[in-house]
Amino acid sequence: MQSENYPDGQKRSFIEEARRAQIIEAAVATIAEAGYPNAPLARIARTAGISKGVISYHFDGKDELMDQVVTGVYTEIAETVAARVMAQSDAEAMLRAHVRGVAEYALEHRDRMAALAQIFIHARDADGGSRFGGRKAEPLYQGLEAFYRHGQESGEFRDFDVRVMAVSQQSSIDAMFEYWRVHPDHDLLAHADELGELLVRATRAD
Amino acid sequence: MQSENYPDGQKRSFIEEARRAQIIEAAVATIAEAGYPNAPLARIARTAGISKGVISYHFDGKDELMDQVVTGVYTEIAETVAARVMAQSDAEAMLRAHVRGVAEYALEHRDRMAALAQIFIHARDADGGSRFGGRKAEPLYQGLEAFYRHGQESGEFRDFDVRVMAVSQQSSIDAMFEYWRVHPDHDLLAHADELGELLVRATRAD
Amino acid sequence: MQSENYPDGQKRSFIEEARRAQIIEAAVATIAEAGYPNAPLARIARTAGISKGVISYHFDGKDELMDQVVTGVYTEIAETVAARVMAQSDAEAMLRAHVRGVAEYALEHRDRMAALAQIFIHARDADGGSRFGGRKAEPLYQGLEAFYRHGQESGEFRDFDVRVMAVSQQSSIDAMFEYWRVHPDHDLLAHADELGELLVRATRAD
Amino acid sequence: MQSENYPDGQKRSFIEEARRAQIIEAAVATIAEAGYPNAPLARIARTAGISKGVISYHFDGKDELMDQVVTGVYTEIAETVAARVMAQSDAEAMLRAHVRGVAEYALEHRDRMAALAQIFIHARDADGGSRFGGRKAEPLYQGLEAFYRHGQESGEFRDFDVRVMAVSQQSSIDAMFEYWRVHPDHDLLAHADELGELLVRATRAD
DNA sequence: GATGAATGAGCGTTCATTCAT
DNA sequence: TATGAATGAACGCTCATTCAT
Repeated sequence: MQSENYPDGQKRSFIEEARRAQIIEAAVATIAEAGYPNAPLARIARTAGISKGVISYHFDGKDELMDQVVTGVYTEIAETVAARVMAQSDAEAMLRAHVRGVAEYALEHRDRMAALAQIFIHARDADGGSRFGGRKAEPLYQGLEAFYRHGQESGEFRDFDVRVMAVSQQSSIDAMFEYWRVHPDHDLLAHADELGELLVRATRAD
Repeated sequence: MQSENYPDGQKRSFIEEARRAQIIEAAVATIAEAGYPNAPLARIARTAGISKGVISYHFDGKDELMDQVVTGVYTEIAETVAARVMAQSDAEAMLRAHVRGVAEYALEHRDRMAALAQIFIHARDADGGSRFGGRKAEPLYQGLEAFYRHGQESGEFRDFDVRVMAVSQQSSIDAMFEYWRVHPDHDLLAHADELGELLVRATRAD
Repeated sequence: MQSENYPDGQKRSFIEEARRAQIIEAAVATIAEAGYPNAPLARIARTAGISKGVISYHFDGKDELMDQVVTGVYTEIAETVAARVMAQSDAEAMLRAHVRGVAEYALEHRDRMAALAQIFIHARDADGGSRFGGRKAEPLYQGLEAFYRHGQESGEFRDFDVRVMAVSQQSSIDAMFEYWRVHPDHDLLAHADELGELLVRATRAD
Repeated sequence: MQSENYPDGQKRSFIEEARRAQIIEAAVATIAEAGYPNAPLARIARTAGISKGVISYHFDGKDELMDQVVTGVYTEIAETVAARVMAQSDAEAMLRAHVRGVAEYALEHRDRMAALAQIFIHARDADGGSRFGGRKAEPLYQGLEAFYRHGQESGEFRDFDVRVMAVSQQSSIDAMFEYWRVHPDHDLLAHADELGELLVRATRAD
């Protein structure tokens, strides 16, 4: 993540970076609490205790702010989870570690996960199309597919359709968080482990 | 479905019922084509070839219209799929028949399925909360859970957590349709069969 | 002018046409009085005694409203002036009739002329470019040039550069109205006749 | 030009004067390139490579900055052109020299001329009125009128209305530059000579 | 029953100006 | 002197809803 630099590569000052971080946090908190459709810039600014124009000053627009939220949270998740997954020795353990890892991240960063999901669902481009969903999810699917293929080639996984599996796994993980958001007392880690078991059984070789 | 009656039980006239059906169809077509955020009442009215105000006349507001779309499509799916599922003799076959059945319905009613998914994701209550997601999905989950428990009691299914399974299955099916909406050339039936296989392996007894 | 029809050719109702005319008149009055930069939609609406949204309802946006003002006034001028010009028997008389005709129109429709000038100067496209000035004035120049060439071919006009003449004549006429707007007691018709004399002397054959 | 002094007569330091000149140059370059409406202070500051606030520090506001641009360019033009005009021996030659002289200045200082025109058209007072047009142009007209009257008294010019002539000549010159700004490949000097010919014929005694 | 004109709150964005450092 | 962060009003526009006809 190089969000500390301007698009042209110039560095941002420490203070500006702090303000941006503060605004991003306010956006996360507001969206997580109220949902994306109830998080206009005015409300995010109020959460941050600043004027509405400040956001436009530090970000190119709402779109860039959302991009930064997504990039930040996403990078954080990837870093957290990747380390755990790589520490495993076989594909099955990696699968379990992936689901579990994301869940553990979410437990510690509940708002970020909730905001991420909201933004994915609701943020749209100027032309009305989804900003992050749809075809934009392709890299995500391809990453999962590469993992599956590796397991298939090593003989640990059976010969399932990797795209169907990727779509199903990703949606099941997303649904886990959404369920948890609606039912805050839900045991997220138990859910994650159970989902890991489902995925392992769905994928492993006979 | 008792949408032929007013909330107070009084019956609607045949003509009024036809108008409501026409508007519902227009809503389905518009949302399926353009997505919920790009389907204001004005556009739905234009699709129906009627005035904008007539929607407000026949429905209590956009919310009630969306309710009716959801109820109608949902009932139709349930009726179609239930018959196919009940015709099966064992739990595994029922599972496959369920996924396959929904997919076949979707193939024949693509717009309705797409509209349903869009409304589920985007429709919100006046307070900003999701109108159909969250706790509103409880009956759906309970239906799936009853089925799982039956299979577990008969020894066909292993002893998994039924709530996690219900959430995962439902989200995987929803994701299948969303993927198909974005990639219209995707082979939906093949996806459904593959997903059925995943679910069977995830649930069956050792 | 076919502003009574929608772009797709469908006819507007009488009432809608009346409302559009009312809004156009309010725009003309507001812009003429306060200048384009001081004529936001809210103020135009206030002048018309209506809500701000009404304008967006009847026009596609401020741009279309300005287009309609320009088209309407422009057409009106052209019709008025063309008749007078065509009634002349020689090029010199046509030149005088043109300037005089525009001035007489302006005397009877002061606000429209003022609004037209303001819109020409200030209205811009989404990309920031002038909406009516610049290269958009080409048809205007070409019309004048055709007239000059005709006079040159008939031997009434000398062999001047038609483009320079067109630009100079048009700007002199515009400046006449601007001067009159700033000095309301200025004798517009005398100015027009004097300008006609200038143009005749500048163009006529030796 | 006495811009080296504060309004209260106190002198500016050399450094401050240099800063003001730098900002004025940046304003000229920005307005010439992008047009007045696309030249907010932030962009002018960026062009100058300085902070936005420094403009407000050195100038009382955007209005004063624009005043200084106009005054500076205007003075420069007057000095350049006056010398050439005065070198002529008769009124007709002076007329030609005036138009030609302004054009030659513009050729060498394209940006300044373009910025001047843009500011004249777009700059407004706090009350919305034009800042330089209208009655502010009076000294300009009076200068031209004095020249015309001199020619009339000497018998070189016919007995035209000097105010109409002044307005027409000035607008024709302005339009020449605006046309040249929009069509950069336009032959400005040829246009100037042609316009000089028009003016001579329009003014000379029979 | 049906119309479509009208409303008004809310949206993201721009920008000259202010001011603490 | 200089900075750049912050402000806040104003803008054009969207849209669910209301209501007189």
